[in-house]
Amino acid sequence: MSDMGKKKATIYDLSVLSGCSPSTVSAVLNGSWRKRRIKEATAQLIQGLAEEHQYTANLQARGLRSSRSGLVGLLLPIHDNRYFSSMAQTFEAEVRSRGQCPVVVSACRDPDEERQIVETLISYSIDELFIAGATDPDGVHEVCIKAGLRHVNIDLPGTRAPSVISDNFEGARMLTRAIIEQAQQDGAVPITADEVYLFGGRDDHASRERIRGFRDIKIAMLGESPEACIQPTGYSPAMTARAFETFYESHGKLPRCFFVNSSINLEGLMRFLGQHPHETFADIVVGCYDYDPFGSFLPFPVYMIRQDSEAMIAEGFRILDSTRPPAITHLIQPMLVPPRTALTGPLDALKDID
Amino acid sequence: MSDMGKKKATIYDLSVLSGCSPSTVSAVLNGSWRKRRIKEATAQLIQGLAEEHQYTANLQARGLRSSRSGLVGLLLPIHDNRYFSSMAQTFEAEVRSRGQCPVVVSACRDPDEERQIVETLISYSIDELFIAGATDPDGVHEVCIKAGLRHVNIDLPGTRAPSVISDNFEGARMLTRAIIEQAQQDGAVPITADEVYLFGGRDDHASRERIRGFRDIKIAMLGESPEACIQPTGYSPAMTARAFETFYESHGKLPRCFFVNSSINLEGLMRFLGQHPHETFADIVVGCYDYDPFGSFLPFPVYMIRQDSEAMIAEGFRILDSTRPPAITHLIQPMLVPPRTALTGPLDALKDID
DNA sequence: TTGAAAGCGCTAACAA
DNA sequence: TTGTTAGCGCTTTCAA
Repeated sequence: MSDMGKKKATIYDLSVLSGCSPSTVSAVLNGSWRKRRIKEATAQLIQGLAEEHQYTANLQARGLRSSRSGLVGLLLPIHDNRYFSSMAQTFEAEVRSRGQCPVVVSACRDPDEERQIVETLISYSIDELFIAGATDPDGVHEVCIKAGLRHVNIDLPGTRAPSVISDNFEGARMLTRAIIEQAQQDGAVPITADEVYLFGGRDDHASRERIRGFRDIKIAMLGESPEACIQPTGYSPAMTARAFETFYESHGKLPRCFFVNSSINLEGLMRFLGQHPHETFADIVVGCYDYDPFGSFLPFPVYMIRQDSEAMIAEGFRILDSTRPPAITHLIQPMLVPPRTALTGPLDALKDID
Repeated sequence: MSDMGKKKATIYDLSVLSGCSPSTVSAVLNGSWRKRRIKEATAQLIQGLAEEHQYTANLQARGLRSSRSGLVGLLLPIHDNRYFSSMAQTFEAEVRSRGQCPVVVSACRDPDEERQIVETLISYSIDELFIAGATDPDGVHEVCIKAGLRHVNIDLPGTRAPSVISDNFEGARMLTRAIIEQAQQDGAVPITADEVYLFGGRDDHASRERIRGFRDIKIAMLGESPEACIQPTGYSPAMTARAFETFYESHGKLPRCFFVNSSINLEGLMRFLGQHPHETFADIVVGCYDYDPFGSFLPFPVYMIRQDSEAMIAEGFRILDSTRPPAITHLIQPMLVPPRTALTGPLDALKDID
């Protein structure tokens, strides 16, 4: 029943079987036969044989010859995070719908790794690259340019290639306003500027913009913001947990109200929480820049920002489809998600009978 | 400064530059030169030139010639889930450490899609395939066999290829025991068999085993379990939410204690929660088969099962490295995670300065 | 409307 | 210790 032993059929096999030349077979099987003006009958003959012999193209051979591959890359900081994994999900669907094959890789925010991984992808002749949240977008850009690879930055902008990012400033403003208002309405005592903090992020474009938005609203609502209220802990949960711990040790409590720079940093808060009794944070108000379906239901109010990764990916493709796109930055509006909100995700589009 | 225009150097370019033959250059540059007994000096000469001219191998050409590719596939149901995305993270690190290139794809639990995606990967001559949580592992197996592709099932077993899965029965027993004990100690009134439910999953091996474990412990602790207590809603959050809604409508509350078959189903619970006031579930106890760092901190006790995907991936490689591995199933022990526990993940291994 | 032929860049016998 | 040679399977002029 199975053709286990036999090697895969090639266009030469079909050429012999059909009595046509390899080039005709090739044209029929790669879809270019209409424009090569091959007779319908010939095409059908060959397609029939291909079916019968379970022909599938050798994509490495095709790619070698045409110096393309049908592969489209997405470079992420990490897989293990709802923001990036939902981006991967969206990306994959879009690439598939274009008849190409997605390759999603992560570089753990290491600039060397980023470049090296992209060079590997280039060795496979990938056709296009989405660079999402790269620590060093311009370094990656260099590598791409050298290889003539079309690419676009997502999430973190570069200066040399087109970029699509969230409107981090506006998102941070929405988020900051929401948490301060919530804290104001919750508390018995009015909240003051030294009770509103920001944790997480580092010296990248997104963090800077978010900090700017945070400051902007905080000053407008509560007056001058003490420098100590901004704690850029990087993106690691461990460091973030330590920052909360330090704060807690010196103040005996957490800030009444704080902005967490990403869901990765929010995981740092979880690590802190795990070490302390429930009552320790009975009345905190948290804002998190990123959306996570479970993060929205923690035992205290968590406002979240959901970034529109569908729109970012779509815009990325639009840019790559255009000829000679300028190296400008496109802003995509994110959305404020109130506490206890379960949004639907990219998977909800599926036919899901059970 | 940049070589923008120039095309990439090939072994022929280096052959001319070095005065050696292409095959010598090839051997030096692909690492097989020691066993081809090429002079150290020759090797160094060529390596120097390669460096200087920024040579990188064309992996499609290499793959075409050697009918391999250096690509290793991981087929997932979805990306957008902490269990699978952390598996992807682990997989990627392991593949990289072996000098190969990971390709992680998702097939949305659609058996046709699963087969078709694998055929595409085969067209790229991938070297090995990890099939994780496939709806139809044996269908995928057929495709692999036909192409002579080494493969292993992860998470959901097949009958024809080696498989590595969680001990779902034992995991379910731990989880069921934990939530019943918790409910017993919380409640004023002793809990009875008709107050302990299971939601989610469908007719796959993992679900069956989990249901078996659930029943086993439930019967041992509380006596005979009414059939209505098992609600296999499939894996979609939407369907799961509907099941909770239906239950709630007819009982005016949620079960005091329930087992949720996966974190995807737990998302269904979030959707339900979002529609109802906090008080509705002041005293429920939940068990979720899967670990999610935020799921562990919801406003009611959530016991979770963390599956050891690192061990599963490692075992998968061990199997693929062995010759003619038998089609047996390897069980990996999962771990019970009490409420409010933040575990470290695959990323914590990184050097994370900021 | 189709075929012949030249390679894409690399590897691996086999010779030397 | 190194070179020669024949492809891997496909695309793509150019000619018929």
